[in-house]
Amino acid sequence: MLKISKKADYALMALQHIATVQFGDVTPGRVVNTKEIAEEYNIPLELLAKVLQTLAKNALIESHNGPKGGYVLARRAHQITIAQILESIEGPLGITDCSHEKDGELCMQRENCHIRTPLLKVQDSIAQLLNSMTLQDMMGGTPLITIQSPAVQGVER
Amino acid sequence: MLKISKKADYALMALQHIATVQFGDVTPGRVVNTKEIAEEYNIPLELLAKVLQTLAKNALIESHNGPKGGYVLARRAHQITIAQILESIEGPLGITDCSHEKDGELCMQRENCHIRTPLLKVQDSIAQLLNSMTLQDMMGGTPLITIQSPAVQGVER
DNA sequence: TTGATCGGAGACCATTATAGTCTCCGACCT
DNA sequence: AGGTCGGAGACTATAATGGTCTCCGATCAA
Repeated sequence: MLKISKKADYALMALQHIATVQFGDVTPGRVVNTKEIAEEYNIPLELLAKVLQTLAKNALIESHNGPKGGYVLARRAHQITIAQILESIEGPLGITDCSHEKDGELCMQRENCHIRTPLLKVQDSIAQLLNSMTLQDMMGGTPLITIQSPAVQGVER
Repeated sequence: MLKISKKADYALMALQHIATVQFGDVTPGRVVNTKEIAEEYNIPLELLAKVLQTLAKNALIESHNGPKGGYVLARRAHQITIAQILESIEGPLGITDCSHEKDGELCMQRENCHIRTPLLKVQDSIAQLLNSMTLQDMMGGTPLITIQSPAVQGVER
């Protein structure tokens, strides 16, 4: 449950790779092409290509055409959040169908629904979590973050 | 992205309803049948039936056959977490495919994968969030919980 | 200036998950 | 005994996912 798609997975790997190459010590500033990433991580080339294209459309990376072309981060690693990456690929975060309901379109359950508000709280919490983590936190190859257990407040138990 | 299924949605609504009936002030202890819930929330009867059956199999509710039969919570509302409900319907929480990878089966990306560990951290955080909320928190019809933004520690920024 | 190398874009397809339906059975209360 | 309940399985339609194929345009370098 709550699984993210392969495409999103690939996006994270690719961006992590680009970030590491670009801001690492070995070949800083180097442009990375699709093939390199696909081979490094065993990702189907053409699928990865589409993923990178949408990331470019969403202004997370910049593309350079022609030989010696490829991709470069559009911003610095700490300015790209995990939420931005995932939403680029999978669309806006939405725990429930009614998360982004416009005023006109009510779901069939809405009139009586008692779970919408608490679920939106959960969603907010997840959004904050994903927004608090950046590409930077995924660089270095080693696990970097430790996240506190979200506290529950204001509930009478 | 990260949407939960309709079935899981229905499960939450149904359990919220049963809990409210059972521990509310109007008709405490009353058994609730599938039809009542389906009509109240505009849920397809037979789909809801299957949802409730799996919830019963997972020992979240108890079923009573025959006329005047129906379902009752198997435990008190504060002892049933949102995580338990969702996992009953959608299976174990797993942000990535490799979340529950057994020792034998490595994913194609594993040898070089730098995102697994941080993603597992995210997953843990979500798990804690969903485990910290119970059915009790969804009773009463009004939004009850407020969740702190998860802090990120141990990261050099 | 031409060709190899890159990304951009679209159609296309197979597989799986989802949401929902239908049918039959067995338990149970009155 | 009959109507009301849950239990269980097969079944279906639709959509999302993961992946492939093809063609195009930009660009650099020989």
